[in-house]
Amino acid sequence: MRIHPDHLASFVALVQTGSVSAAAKKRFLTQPAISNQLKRLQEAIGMDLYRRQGRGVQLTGIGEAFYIHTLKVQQSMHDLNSFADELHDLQAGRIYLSASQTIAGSLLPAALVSFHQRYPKIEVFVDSVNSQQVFESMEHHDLGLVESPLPSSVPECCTVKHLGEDKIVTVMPINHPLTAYSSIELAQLENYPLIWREQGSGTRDILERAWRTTIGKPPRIQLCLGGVSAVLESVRQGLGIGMVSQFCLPTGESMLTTRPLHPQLLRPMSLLQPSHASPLAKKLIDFLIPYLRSRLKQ
Amino acid sequence: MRIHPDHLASFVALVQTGSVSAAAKKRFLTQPAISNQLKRLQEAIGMDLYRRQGRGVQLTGIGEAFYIHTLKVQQSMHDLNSFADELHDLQAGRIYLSASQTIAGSLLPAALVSFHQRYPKIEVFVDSVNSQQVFESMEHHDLGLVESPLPSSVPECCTVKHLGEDKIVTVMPINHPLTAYSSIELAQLENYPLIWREQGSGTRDILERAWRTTIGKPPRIQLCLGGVSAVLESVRQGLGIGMVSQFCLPTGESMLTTRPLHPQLLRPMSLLQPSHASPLAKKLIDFLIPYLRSRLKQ
DNA sequence: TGATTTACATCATATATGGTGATATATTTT
DNA sequence: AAAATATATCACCATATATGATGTAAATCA
Repeated sequence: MRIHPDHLASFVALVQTGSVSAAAKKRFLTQPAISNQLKRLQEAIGMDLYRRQGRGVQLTGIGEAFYIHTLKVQQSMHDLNSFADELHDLQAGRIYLSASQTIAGSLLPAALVSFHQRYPKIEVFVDSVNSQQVFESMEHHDLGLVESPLPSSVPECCTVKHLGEDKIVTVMPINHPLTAYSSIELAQLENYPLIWREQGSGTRDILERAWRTTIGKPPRIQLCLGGVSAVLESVRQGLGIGMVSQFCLPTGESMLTTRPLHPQLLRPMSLLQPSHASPLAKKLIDFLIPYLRSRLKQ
Repeated sequence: MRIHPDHLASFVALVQTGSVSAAAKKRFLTQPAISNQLKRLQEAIGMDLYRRQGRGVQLTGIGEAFYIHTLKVQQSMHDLNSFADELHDLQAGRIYLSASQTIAGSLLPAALVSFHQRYPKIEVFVDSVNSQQVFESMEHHDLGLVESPLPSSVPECCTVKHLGEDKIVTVMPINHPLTAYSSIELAQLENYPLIWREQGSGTRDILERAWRTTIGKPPRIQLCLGGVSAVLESVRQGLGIGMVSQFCLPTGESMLTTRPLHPQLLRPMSLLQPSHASPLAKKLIDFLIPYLRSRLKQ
């Protein structure tokens, strides 16, 4: 026979009050109910846990030993209920978020640090993937952030919130000759070594297209690196000019500076909310939308 | 609404199998039963823990977070069941034993060490009290050991097992003049300073009575100490001759020696088994009886 | 693309666990 | 000795829950 958790609660009440009737009051049950539960419990473990002793009840040695172990179960059940309350109050839980690399690496960290300070028991797991994968992941994830034109196949179960426009800028060392200009035209870049992102990057995609339109031929790609940080590091080492989202420059960066392109290269930044988003995810969404919009307005 | 522990077990099965039907098989229930339990569980915490995902089921972020806490409850319940099994197999538990000081301090420790080595999860709590209190404690304790004539008022619910006779001997420093004798008569002691136990000690009681019978008058008590070890230490320091149970000399004692009294002063040593003794207590009793009897035969 | 299979949700019904009130029994108090 | 207090037991009843049947959604296969 297996031990029934309810019986344990009655046993704990018995020990803490020292009598069956008092335990019954404590549990809002009648005395026979508690007597019955305790009988079943003792049958289950095949040992007497207490005996009548004058006005109340007295634990046996086995009862005492059993009680110690019982408390641990009660403790963990209590912890679980507390956690359930926190879940219910949206103070704890776990959120899976997927974001395109640029966002995950630039705007998002500061936002999540701020969110985490306010709600320390809410875990946010970020998957940094490319734009296409963000859409695909919406079935499993609670929230997505993309920075590119919406594809034709937006999953029907997602609502899309527009956050603002992201600008692509050039990055160069602070002593670069082109820093003399307040904005850069693509044609000017032809004369300098450039550092490109890898094939499949949304940033590169939009740049290549603009290049063909403006210059009339595809760019000659001599140096191509995977990821934003690799591009920035190469620029620092003087290997060329990079082109990244305006938010990609680390705060406190002293060796690099940015110049906007002319004409501007903009991309819409969007937040994807799947229909199955939990209340907790909505809480993060409600936090992120104003946060990101205010950053994008600058 | 409170979380029902059975629902937790089903949730664990769900997570571990990845599908409701499989969880049902694992728990030996039908699929609708599990579905219903999980529904109730989710109502209780007010959150979705999973959603249908093709062939099976997929945890939400909240479900994952909840699962981690759930495991702790499962673990403690499992531990409790293991402990219950040990109780049932008489491999764990707690026994309260009360013994007169002489026994508790001499014969018993070695016996309990041996018992503990064989059954390390059984706790034995020893109360060292005087003989009268041993009888009184039988209502609460699982087992008693006394070393004195049984009082007229043996509690009716106790069965008494005779273990043997304990002998009272004189204790003196190894260079004491009386060591020349192989046995000592009470009359001989009149000429030496004696060290007596405190009022109420069974040992002192029997000695006083014998003294009155033999010598014809009560002894002059000049030095009176509480407890056996205090008596022995005083004898070591040359303050006089002590009278204690034959088992009271520590093993490896080098400064003291004993001489039997003539005629012998014997006391019956008995084991008291209350009618409410648990199977565990009976196990200890079955261990102690041969152990103590063999010691007393020497 | 439609048919079939597989799995989960829902519903009505049956059952059994367990709570209640009454009563018997044991122990303490007056 | 009687009254009071507390636990155990019993018969009855209510509720929770498991079941089997059915509905629905999704995936595999033709």
